[in-house]
Amino acid sequence: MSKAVKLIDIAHKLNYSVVTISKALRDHPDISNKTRDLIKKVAEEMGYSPNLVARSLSSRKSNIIGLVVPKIAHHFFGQIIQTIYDIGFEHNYEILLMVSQEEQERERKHLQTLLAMKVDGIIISITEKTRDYKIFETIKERGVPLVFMDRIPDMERINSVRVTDYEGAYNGTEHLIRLGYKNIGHFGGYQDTRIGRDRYNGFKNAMDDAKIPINPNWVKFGGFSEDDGFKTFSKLVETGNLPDAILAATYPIALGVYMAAKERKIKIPNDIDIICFGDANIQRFLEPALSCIQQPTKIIAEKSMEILFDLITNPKQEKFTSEIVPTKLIIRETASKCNRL
Amino acid sequence: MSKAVKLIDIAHKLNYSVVTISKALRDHPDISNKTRDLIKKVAEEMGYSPNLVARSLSSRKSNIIGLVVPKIAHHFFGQIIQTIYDIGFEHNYEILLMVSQEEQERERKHLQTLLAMKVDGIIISITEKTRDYKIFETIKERGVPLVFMDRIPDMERINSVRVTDYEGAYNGTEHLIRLGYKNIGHFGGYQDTRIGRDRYNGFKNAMDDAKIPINPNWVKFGGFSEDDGFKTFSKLVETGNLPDAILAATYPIALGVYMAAKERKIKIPNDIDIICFGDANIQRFLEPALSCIQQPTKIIAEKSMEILFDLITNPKQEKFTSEIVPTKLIIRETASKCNRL
DNA sequence: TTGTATGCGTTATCAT
DNA sequence: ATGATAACGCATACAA
Repeated sequence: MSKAVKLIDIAHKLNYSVVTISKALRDHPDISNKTRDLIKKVAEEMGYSPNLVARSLSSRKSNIIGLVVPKIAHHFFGQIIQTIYDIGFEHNYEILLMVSQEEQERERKHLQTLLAMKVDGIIISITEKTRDYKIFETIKERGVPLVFMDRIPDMERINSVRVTDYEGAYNGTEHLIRLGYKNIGHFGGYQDTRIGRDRYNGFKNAMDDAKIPINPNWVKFGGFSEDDGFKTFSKLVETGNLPDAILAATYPIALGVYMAAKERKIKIPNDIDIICFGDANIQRFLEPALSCIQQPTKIIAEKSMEILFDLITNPKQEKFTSEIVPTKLIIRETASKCNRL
Repeated sequence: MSKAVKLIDIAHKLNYSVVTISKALRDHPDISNKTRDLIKKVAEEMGYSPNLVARSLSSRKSNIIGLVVPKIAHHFFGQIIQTIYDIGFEHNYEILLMVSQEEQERERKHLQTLLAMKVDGIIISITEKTRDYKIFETIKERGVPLVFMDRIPDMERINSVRVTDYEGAYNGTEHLIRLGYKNIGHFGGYQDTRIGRDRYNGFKNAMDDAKIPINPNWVKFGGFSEDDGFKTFSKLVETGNLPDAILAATYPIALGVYMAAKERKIKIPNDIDIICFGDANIQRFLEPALSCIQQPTKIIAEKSMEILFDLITNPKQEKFTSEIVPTKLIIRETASKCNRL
């Protein structure tokens, strides 16, 4: 069991002070090239690696970015996490990932921990149930850079990156209408969340603009999970009155509908058609291949990191950035022709 | 921009020493109940939360577990990560996730960083290309608890959790043979990795035991990704000589085969049949539903954490634990009947 | 160019 | 039961 090499060990060996060693290893201009090279060489030989905990405490900089997401084993967040990790790695930042599991209290604890760990910045996609924004105010007061991603709270003066939720839903609905559908339902998010409202409003306005009445029995608000989609659709089946097509607010919801439909021998897209937000790549191998309103995960992640790095680099600025990334309609086997014509 | 409350702030307010505050907040028996309650109350009111960086440095305990995986946007690892996060959360441990992207050098850097961050323990699933085990020896020497998971190096005296790779491959192959297949191929991992060898040997011995000769043109060793599966299958198609069924070493490989097959209008399972390691849940919605040798992700994650916690709690023990978790054959639409009968 | 003194916020040790 | 002092390993400001 060998101990870790410290600055002082190198200092003793070379008869330099700890400070000189510290500076040399960090390429501080104070130190001459010759001394620096010697010190680096010896440090390498001795297997030195800095104690990042001590460095954090002393420098008040952790080189850690906190990332809070509601779920991880979902394609959308998986992709985003992957990209953020890669960008972090390129910039010598560690990513501290926290998974809130769609629970507000857990999210709050995670944020508290990130503050206590003195991370340099935070990127968060809030849970579908987050209503209390006090913790976000605390973070702002502490001066910790904060960027909201995709799931944005109803707050002023924040940094955020999201997609064109309204337009995406509008376009998706309009597409269904153009195919010839009139009996269209929407499985959406809670209406006291921004994303839930934006997507519903896109749906609603597309219907209104086409002068098609909305049947409230076919509009359901709730969670974003597979389970939610499964239950919502199952209940709808039991009413005996199904729409001809559904606009689902997330890919997991659509998957839940697939599951429930398979169980009840309801054929997609013949008995009921569907399109959803989010592209999982694998969707083209589903039976039938699931069409979607694609959200560009890579761009979302990149923009978020870009904004965050800017905030970290220039801390005192009083500006707030709000990026909105366009969505794209991807048509596969569902929502490709009207099953009622 | 408000500053964080420190121990000394509470100390000043209550006319106690910093030490007393510190002890009280950690329920140290030195402090009387009355004092403790008072201090806790005031700390709460003042919004105190400990600086975990300082605590780590002082106590030489970080309450952080490092987790290194080759990929994240894959179902198998996604599930495992999720479970490990949940268990960590329950035990008041943070999980520091690192993604090696199947690159040995990146993996080494990540491990170095985890050491530098003074994590309390490490769980790792090594890359498909990891051949140099020096860094693992370093970790052992440092006395940092280390558990290998699923992807295990060829080393003695390590803690590990893996599945019955050999038996799983044997059973899967045997199943194909029982269906009536004779022309069976294997898309496997590199043969200088343990998991690659174990799965190939399972395949080989099943074939040998059934006295079916192996056609070496149908046995391909390489990476575990979708891309690998896609390329391997595409090349095989070009030889004009396909097997009747394939045992794929991973789910992504099988997915790659699906993609290549779709592109070339080759029908699964009629033209070629397939079964793979790993169950992605969504596999039953693929066309055709993909059968598999299921690896119980939750159990793997749980056992790994269990072993790690034991190592953290009892540091000095010189024993090594090696858990082997059974796999299970899940038959869906592929590998359900012989396409050559 | 190099070194000294001090501090980061907490915990451990040992007195009182 | 409570507190003074040192230590954790490093970085910053300032001195030489």
